[in-house]
Amino acid sequence: MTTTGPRNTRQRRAVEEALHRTGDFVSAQELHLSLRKAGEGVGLATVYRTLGLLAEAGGVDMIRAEDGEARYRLCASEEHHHHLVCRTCGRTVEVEEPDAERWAEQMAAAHGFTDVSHTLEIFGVCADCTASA
Amino acid sequence: MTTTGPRNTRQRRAVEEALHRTGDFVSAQELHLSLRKAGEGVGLATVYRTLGLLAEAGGVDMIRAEDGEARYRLCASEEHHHHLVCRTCGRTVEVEEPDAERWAEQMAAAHGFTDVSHTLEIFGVCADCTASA
DNA sequence: CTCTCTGCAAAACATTTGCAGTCGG
DNA sequence: CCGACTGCAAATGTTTTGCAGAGAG
Repeated sequence: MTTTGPRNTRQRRAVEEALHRTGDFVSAQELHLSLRKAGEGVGLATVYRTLGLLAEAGGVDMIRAEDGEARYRLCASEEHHHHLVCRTCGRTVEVEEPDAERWAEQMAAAHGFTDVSHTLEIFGVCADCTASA
Repeated sequence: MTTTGPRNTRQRRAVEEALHRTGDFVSAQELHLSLRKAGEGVGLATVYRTLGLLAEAGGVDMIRAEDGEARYRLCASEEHHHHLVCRTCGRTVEVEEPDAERWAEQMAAAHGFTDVSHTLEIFGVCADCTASA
């Protein structure tokens, strides 16, 4: 078995580089726009498809903003972590909570659930935005 | 001040009753369909508007499924609680985690965030669905 | 070569909004 | 009565898909 893997296309590289450059969460739409502005034209559909593949492969983290829009970011670490998201400017701070992991698993197991995943996000208004409100 | 409050219309009552009857999380679409099937015709827009008002007033809980669809449920208790959601059949189990509350607040405060809220959901496949897979 | 990936435009969804008519208080 | 509430249809915004052509391996 030759572990086919994804093809190394210009578009895929462009998306990964853009994610790397940003370093923070971006929506597919924002990513598409920034690529377009950078001259690296990539179709919107391709951006979605690529992000979907990356997410499935565990290469990126995906969270949902409060309005349901999906936002993606390159996984910095292997460990599952959570986020503190500013409702106003979108800035995110990475936070850890090892207990949550264990808790989620135990809770799921106790109810007979399998194939478990979880989501933990904190939304608020950051210091800067609070000041300029 | 006469605290105007919302009007007691047939539609509003229908939505609240449907939520009460269900007892579990439903999407606006599902709710609209079930009302339609029950003969209690209520416009889809009205369902959305009513759910929005109820959510704002704190009468219902709102969570986002993994695909970003919003789901609503009558608040059973005053306390903030979390959910274990079956990815296959949508069934939810209510779970508690008092520590998460405190942790989220501390974490937010440590980074200067204000007006904090948080989300904690666990997704998995319930015992029944695992069995019939 | 072959088979996956891409682009574009259309489709599919969830949700919101404009407006004219209805009806609760 | 009057203004908030409703229904419908049209508008929005995001994400998905069909299909023909391009390019990686």
